[in-house]
Amino acid sequence: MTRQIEPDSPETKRTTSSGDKRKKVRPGRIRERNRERILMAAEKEFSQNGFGATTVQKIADRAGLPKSNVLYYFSNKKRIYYALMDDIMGRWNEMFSKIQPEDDPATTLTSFIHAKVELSRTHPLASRLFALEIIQGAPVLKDHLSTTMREWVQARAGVIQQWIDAGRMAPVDPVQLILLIWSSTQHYADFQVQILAIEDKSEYTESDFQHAADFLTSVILRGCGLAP
Amino acid sequence: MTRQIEPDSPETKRTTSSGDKRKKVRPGRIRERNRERILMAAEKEFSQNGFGATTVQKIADRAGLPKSNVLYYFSNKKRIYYALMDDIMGRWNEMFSKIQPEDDPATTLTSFIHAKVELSRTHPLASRLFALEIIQGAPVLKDHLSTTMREWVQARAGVIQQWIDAGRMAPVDPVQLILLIWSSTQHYADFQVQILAIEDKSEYTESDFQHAADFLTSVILRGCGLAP
DNA sequence: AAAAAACTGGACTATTTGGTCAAGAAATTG
DNA sequence: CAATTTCTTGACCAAATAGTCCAGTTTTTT
Repeated sequence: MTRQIEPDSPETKRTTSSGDKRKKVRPGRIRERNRERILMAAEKEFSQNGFGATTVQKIADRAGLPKSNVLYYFSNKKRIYYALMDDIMGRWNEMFSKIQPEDDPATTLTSFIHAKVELSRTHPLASRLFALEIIQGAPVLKDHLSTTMREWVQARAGVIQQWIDAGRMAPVDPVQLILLIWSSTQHYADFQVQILAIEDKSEYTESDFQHAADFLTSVILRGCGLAP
Repeated sequence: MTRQIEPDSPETKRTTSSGDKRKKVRPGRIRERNRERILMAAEKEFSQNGFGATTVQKIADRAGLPKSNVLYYFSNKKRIYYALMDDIMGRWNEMFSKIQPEDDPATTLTSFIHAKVELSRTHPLASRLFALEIIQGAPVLKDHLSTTMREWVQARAGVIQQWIDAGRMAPVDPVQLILLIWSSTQHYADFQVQILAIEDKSEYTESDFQHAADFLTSVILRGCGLAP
């Protein structure tokens, strides 16, 4: 995984799997366990309050560690945030890997929609954190958006355009289509509270997501001339 | 306009048009001018940083007033926030007023989509502020969501269902359809940075919105069996 | 024009915040 | 087991913050 984020520089080494031979540090397995705890706590706090309103103390409390200890692993609040953003973008990049002109449009779009809904289901906090970052002007991710993510979208849009040119689907703006799928799926994580309130439920079930994915698939596919 | 929000109580009277005869206060036109300034500044700050990370000082600076003066008009930070939420929900409620079973589905959905995109264009800050509030669990608006907005959605969903029953459009889940329109249009305001980055632009033009609205209309209408 | 009310804004405060430091406890290594 | 390195934690601090207070100024009312 490349270090895409991280405007600051040192520290924040992932002690994970990789070859990663640095001079002295072959340190405790404790390191990893604690970093993980901290990141999980931070994801919760940041996604609930945003960067500015989250206090290191609260992260520490949630992680069950003293504040100084948190700041031992991540030298400051921003570093925690960067590490999270890095994780999120990494996970996102791994997904929906390839898409080929030869592929079947209907099948590909269907699995894209389902994968994205699934991501909203399994990682709602990350999704909300991402949304907060973007809404607030993407101070950290701006670069990433206009490089990596832009290319990601353009590549897929190119394939969709080929499908259209080959008459395999209706002529819709490919970039807009990707945005539509992105937004409508993302919504299920970000606006969970609103949806639950409107549908008068207190919790999503797995079948709610299934239902949502099926609905989106049917409307969008039909909308693209890829009939029922 | 009803005071729907405002968990706190006194103060925060709108000195606007209404009959509103209170004993002594028939105060300066200054009051209104300053309140307006403060609210505009607050909308900007809150939508950029969220409630917790916004400081009264920054609101004051942006409004060109000393902090104490801001706190003279709104006795504390929450009150400013409540007032904004109230405005937003009011504006939202006024829109898309009526929808009748006799109406034409295609026409109605089209104008709904266009109106919502237009709202994203003309009030992006309010839209983002709303999104922030929802993502963070709607601490202030939760009540409103499960009452007013819920009824709003249910009423429209009912009409859509009647259209479906009458065979005037494809059988899609009406609530999901409303959510789809909501999310895909809202997106243009909330994720502006992302969209601009991906499309490699630095600013939206009015025709971008037009294009977006047309795209959404065509895909969603077709998706509902309301062919071009 | 005098009285009353609305408004302005500087000074102040109690609390909270991110971050440092240093001293010691645990673990790892030679 | 001694030396070295990693880890833990309470004490501390400077800066920032929401909100108060109040003395004075301007505007409105009578």
